Amino acid sequence: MNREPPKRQGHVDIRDVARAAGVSTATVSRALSGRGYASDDARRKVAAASRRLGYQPAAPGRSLRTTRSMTIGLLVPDLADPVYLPFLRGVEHAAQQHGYVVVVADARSSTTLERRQLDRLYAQRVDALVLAGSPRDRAYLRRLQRAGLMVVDPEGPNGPSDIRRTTEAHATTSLCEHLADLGHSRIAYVTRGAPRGRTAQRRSRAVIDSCRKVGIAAKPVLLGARREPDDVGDMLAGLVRSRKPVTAVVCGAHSLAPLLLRAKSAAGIHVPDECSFVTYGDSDWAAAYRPALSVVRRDLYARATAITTHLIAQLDGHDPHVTDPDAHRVEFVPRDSVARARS
Amino acid sequence: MNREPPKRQGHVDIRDVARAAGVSTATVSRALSGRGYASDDARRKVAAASRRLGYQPAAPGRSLRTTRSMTIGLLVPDLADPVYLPFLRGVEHAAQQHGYVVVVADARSSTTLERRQLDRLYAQRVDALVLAGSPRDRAYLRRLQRAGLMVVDPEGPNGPSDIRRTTEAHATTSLCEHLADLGHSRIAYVTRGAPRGRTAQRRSRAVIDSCRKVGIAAKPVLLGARREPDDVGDMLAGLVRSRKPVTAVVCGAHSLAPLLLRAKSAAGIHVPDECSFVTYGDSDWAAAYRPALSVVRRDLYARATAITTHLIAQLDGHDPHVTDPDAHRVEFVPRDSVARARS
DNA sequence: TCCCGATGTGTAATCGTTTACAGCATGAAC
DNA sequence: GTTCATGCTGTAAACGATTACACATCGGGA
Repeated sequence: MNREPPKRQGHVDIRDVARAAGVSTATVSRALSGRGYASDDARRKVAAASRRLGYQPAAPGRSLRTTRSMTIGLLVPDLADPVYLPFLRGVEHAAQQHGYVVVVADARSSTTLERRQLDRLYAQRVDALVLAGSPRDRAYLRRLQRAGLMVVDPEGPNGPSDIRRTTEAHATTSLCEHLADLGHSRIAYVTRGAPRGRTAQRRSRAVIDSCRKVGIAAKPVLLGARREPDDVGDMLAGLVRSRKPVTAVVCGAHSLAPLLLRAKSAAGIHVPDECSFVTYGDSDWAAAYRPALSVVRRDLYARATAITTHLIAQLDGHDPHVTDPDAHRVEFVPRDSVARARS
Repeated sequence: MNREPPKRQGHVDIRDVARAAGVSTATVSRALSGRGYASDDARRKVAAASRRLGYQPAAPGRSLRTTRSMTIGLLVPDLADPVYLPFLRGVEHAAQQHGYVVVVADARSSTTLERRQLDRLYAQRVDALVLAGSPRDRAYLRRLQRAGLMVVDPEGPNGPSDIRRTTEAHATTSLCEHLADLGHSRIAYVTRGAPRGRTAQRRSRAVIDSCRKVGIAAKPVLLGARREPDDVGDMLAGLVRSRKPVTAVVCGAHSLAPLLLRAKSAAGIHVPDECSFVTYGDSDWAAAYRPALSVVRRDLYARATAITTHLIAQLDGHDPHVTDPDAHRVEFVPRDSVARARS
């Protein structure tokens, strides 16, 4: 008779509320959700009982019935990189505002792990999956999409914001013009490795193009395995003190900037006198550094909230309210780390 | 007859697999989970069908039956503060390793929001809730605990790591001794406001105590509404250039450091010549800053993984494996931002 | 031969919700 | 006095999984 699954500890369920309020579970559900008929009297009694017992409808049961988990998955390429934090925050806030909850999954820069994480999110039946960056295995993702997973890829070709491409390109142009104006004609564009994600590729291309346009020779530099300031410093020194010296380095990722700055100081390269410096990505530290760093700033937080709000509107079947164009602002912020090139 | 709930799009369920494999759903479940009997033949057929159809057991259904959601909630006091990122990452990694998934909830420094978020996590029936920092409304939390929510409070009195208190106190002592050795006798301990969370209170007390012990006068400074570098700079200048000058400032929170540094430079206070600087919390930027910042570093990532692994062992009913003591390491890292005090 | 344990399988109950449906008042319109 | 719409309620059927139980089947001792 007793085919008991382990009885959940002290969780009050809808039946408890129904009993306490002297109505049926159906009425409780209707009264609390506001859908369907319910007399004022019933509403009052249910509200009272529910509050008194501290009832919260259990998500698993609800999800099972409604096929909506009120859950948004967020796949982050690598949580170790703080760039993703504002994005995560944006998604969380938008979700929060509409009663959704966020499940984060870190792929840790591993394709295998990414797949595992995708499987998990799929198994969770998240209502939608938001990509914080480019996925490593597009094919796998597409399979899950076909299996019913709703995916939002902000970087994708028909993603929520194709504006972005143009705005970041624009900012990059400003940056390059700025450099050209100050007499720079040879610069290094430093990245960790060959650009993988869409953003990185886009950015890399934009730098190359813009530089060509204003007559600057842009030398792409891949750091590869080099992780030590001294090591990187030697390499940078080679560039800066060669016959045809590089007079500015552009850093392709915010998280890379500290390493580059340490490298320069290890090599005794003075910023900005001997070599200017610009980086993609802004932060309090970039502004606090002396000299204050010139940066290309984008508002990832705003971007994330915009995307997520839009997404949720779709999920909830509202009209998908036009996205705020301001959310995609990308701008070049000149500060003190780039100076006139030494001739 | 057709009392249809909205049919889920293209999701393959256990029945589909059972049909494809020519067995019953019970067998599928047994074969996949490995619990209970299943012939090798059945296992093979089920595995094949399952793989071919891309079957992933739906979490809501499973949770409903097993009363385990394989989900860990993480309540973050304020996602805007990057301190919490390593912690989040640690929790996520440990969870990931054991098949759990993490739901993050940001309280955004608001008590109201914190309560709402707690309700949501409770409604999600997370298997456990980990607190990334001190909760604002302990009473509310306790109510949910009584209602069946399992809460892990790393800062709590009988939290997983009381060691921590002593280790951080130890590091703080080193810091103060370091300052005393270099001849400092008056310092400022700067925080955003009156310390709220346990960590902040503990730290504040530790600084005061350690200073007294080595004969340093520690002046607590609350920034309050001051947010502008100039404003803060004036205040700092007042302290540093008074009759009885403060010769070092200790920054109580990593995220506060950039502001303080900008303030100093705005006020023309040279670090470390005119005034030394130390901060709690380490980062690439702190090391890249010139002068490189002396810091008190703690490994929040290791801490989080340790706590979470321990937690999951409990959840899964394993022996809760003793936690790695190294996980709670807190150490003072002297670098270049503190120099001998000007007499 | 008969019984018994071990192994494998299917049927059906169950988890906590939501909701289609039927039933029952009540009151208005004929 | 029928009819009918309207409002409200309860009963019971899902949702997708796990699992207790009953029922095989099989091999080996007695």
